[in-house]
Amino acid sequence: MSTKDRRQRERAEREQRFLDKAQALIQRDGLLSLQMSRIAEECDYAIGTLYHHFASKEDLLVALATRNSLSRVDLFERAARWQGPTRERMVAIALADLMVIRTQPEHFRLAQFVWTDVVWGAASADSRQRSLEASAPLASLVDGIAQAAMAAGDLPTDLGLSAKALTIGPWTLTLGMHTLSHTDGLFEAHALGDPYRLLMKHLHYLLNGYGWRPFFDPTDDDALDALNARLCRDIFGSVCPQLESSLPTSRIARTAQVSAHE
Amino acid sequence: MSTKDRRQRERAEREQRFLDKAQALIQRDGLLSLQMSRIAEECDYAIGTLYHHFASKEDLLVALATRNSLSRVDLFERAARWQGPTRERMVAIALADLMVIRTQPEHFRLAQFVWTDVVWGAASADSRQRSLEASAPLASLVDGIAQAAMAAGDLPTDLGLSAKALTIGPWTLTLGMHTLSHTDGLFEAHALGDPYRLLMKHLHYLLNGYGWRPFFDPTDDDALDALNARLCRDIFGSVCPQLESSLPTSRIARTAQVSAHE
DNA sequence: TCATTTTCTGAATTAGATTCAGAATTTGTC
DNA sequence: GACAAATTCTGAATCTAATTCAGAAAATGA
Repeated sequence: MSTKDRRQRERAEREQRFLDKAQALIQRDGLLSLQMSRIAEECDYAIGTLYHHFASKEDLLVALATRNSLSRVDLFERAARWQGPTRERMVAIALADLMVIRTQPEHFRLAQFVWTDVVWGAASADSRQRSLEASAPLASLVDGIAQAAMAAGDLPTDLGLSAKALTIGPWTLTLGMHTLSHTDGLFEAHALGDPYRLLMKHLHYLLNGYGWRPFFDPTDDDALDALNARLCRDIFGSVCPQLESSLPTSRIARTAQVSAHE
Repeated sequence: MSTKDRRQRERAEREQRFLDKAQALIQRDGLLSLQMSRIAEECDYAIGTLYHHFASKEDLLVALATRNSLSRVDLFERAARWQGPTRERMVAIALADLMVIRTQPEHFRLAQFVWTDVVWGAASADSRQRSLEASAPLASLVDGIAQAAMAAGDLPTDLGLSAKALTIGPWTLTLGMHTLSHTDGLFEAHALGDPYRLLMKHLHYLLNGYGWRPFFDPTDDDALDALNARLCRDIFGSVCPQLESSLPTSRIARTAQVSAHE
């Protein structure tokens, strides 16, 4: 059966190459202009071959988003396994998320698009299933932190929320902030400063609300920066993603600039 | 100039009719299968005429989402103007949002889709601008509640957050929960119960975290239900949207059932 | 070597958004 | 009311891209 194995492996490798190329094309030209034919062409395969791997464009996008979310497992694991206060581990998860967003904003844009009724509903049940399953490891890492916190007495156990239900809070907060901050123009229009500095503050207030010890006072910007910097250094061995007080040039604005140069 | 006025009015009316029809078609067949030609046809106009109103399909969708958000102003105003504790007014805003979602889930699906990079980026700068401006009245109603709370001493003024920055918190929490709950399969897969009951709990923990008085203990489900019921009755004169503990059949599951019957 | 099965191919089909040259209507002027 | 200019409407034609599928090519196996 080794021949069969080899073919299977080659097929899987090709699938990854398709996804790699799709990723690259999205990065280069944006999600909007992604074409199935282009992906196939640039991989030197016929379109039909691409369609043997992905039943539709939506399926390909879901598969790509799924793979992207897996790429986060490593960072999340470091945060979850770190031997520090449970609350700081939870904050580190948010920081990990933030690092990914800062380095690869397309990941979020794609995820957002994929979770849309239109795309999610058009994808095959299989892809959807696989995608949901892929989120399980990430979710259980985060849930584990909440469980540890409850076990350690850092977090009340009588909140009326299971560990899983509790982590939905930070998750939705983060997700919502990503969404708002990627809606070009909104933060600029309201002069709200860096969305992710804001996110970290709200996250601390939320954790305080749960009674997750030790309490942290997010009033002090410098203390917040110091905490983030320490966690990034100790856990990820990297510099903290900058939380500017002024928002960097938005993507659409940048795109417009690029177009203007052409 | 009355002739010119009349034409202007007629044009505006026609635009509304186009949007009405688009809305109806989305409601009936889903966003996925919305066709420009169908909208025009069902309004007894040529496609070209439709394109005199909306430069592209994306533009039409943004316009529709914008109009939808305006339809919420009435409910938000009732919540904001209600003469009750500031904290309850803020909770009522979330309930208003929830009522809209429960009665017209398509509104959220559309908004989610529109805020997507792909659609938002493809819409004209004009539409985007108009859409952002439309959110201003809603935002300032909510901000007003936070300001009132600070003025009344219900909410600390030294949180390091302006009223506007503070309301972003509940907003993102709500938005994120909507997104998660509309990603079919997720809540079912994790057995988390009703997403909106969960939302209300997390919202209370967040408000507690800000120190927004009077504190509320979301542990007690019955108390939570009672609060919601009272607010809905007193402010909106309506029954509270049910917060089931078990999730109602998801949309995709329902769609599948419908298909199965055909 | 040859029949069978599996995989690959890309021209052809299809779906739908968008355009635009002309038709129809309105406005303004005498 | 008649006519020319300006405005608005029309929908067949165009265009873009996703998707299909009949046949070509390659792999398998006897």
